[in-house]
Amino acid sequence: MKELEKKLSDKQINPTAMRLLALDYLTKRSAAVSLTEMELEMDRSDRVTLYRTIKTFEEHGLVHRIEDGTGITKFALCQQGCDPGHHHDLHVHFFCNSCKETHCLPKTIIPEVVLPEAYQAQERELIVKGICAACAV
Amino acid sequence: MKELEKKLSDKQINPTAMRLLALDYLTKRSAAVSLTEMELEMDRSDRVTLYRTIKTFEEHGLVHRIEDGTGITKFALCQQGCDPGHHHDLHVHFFCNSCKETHCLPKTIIPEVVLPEAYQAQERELIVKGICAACAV
DNA sequence: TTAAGCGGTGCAATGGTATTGCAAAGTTAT
DNA sequence: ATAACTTTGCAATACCATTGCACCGCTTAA
Ligand SMILES: [Mn+2]
Ligand SMILES: [Mn+2]
Ligand SMILES: [Zn+2]
Ligand SMILES: [Zn+2]
Repeated sequence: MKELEKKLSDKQINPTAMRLLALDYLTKRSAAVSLTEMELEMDRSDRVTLYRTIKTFEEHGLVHRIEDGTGITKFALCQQGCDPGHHHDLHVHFFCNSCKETHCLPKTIIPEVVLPEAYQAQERELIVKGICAACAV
Repeated sequence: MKELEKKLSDKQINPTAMRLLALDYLTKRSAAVSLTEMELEMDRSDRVTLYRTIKTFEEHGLVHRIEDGTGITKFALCQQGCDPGHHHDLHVHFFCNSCKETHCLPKTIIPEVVLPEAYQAQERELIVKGICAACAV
């Protein structure tokens, strides 16, 4: 898996066994994932180690955090080049009310909105809830 | 406070002392509020009672829940007529990175977005983060 | 070749919020 | 006054996030 190693080193992340496993797992997932899901589906892993692994990934611009309104934080690989310390994912996230999965919609950009006088926007997050493509009949 | 009583009865909520206090508190707040804040600022109140009070308010269409991305659920009075069991607040919520307050922007409507093929939207939530009017110099 | 230094991992412990169970207190209708 | 129902308070539980600390393996400086 030289590819995975390269992805890590490109982001200045030391490619340990655990991190390669986590990256491999994330790469194969289509939906965003919570820490608890990762813990259950990847055995041979401690929750805290996963927590710190994901945190490292996030800080180095490899994954982004998604607050989908369920109260449970999810994570997904960044699409384009996000930088350490600064993400610029401005895509919509979709939460399926049927299968409860959260998907990145990288091609769906969050539109700008006009705010009341004197409000200054710095970031924005749009969650759309409904029925995902896989669940639609 | 016949006004407050009326607001409650209009929503089919039995106007108890606790509920009147909570509604009064919410009415006077400009920012959205978390359960913990309510618990601290309204003394003579049990957290669980507040929890259930808010839950009742929410179910009857009197307040709406706001997930502002902090992981802590906030609540605010509904603006227009929301119905029991079905809210139709489609306004933007603003989280101030400076004062950490969350504001409803009732006049700022969440724009529709075009989703990928076969995705069906049912609800949407937009959080804008930045500097609020009060914090802007 | 040791000894120190350091990053990474695992386990235990803590903190904070959400949620439920249950019994006491209050309210309303016979 | 009694019964039925609602509301409230306290205790307990369930999670999830986060931190502390000790251990392990590897690299580097004496
Ligand atoms: Mn995403
Ligand atoms: Mn609002
Ligand atoms: Zn689905
Ligand atoms: Zn502010």
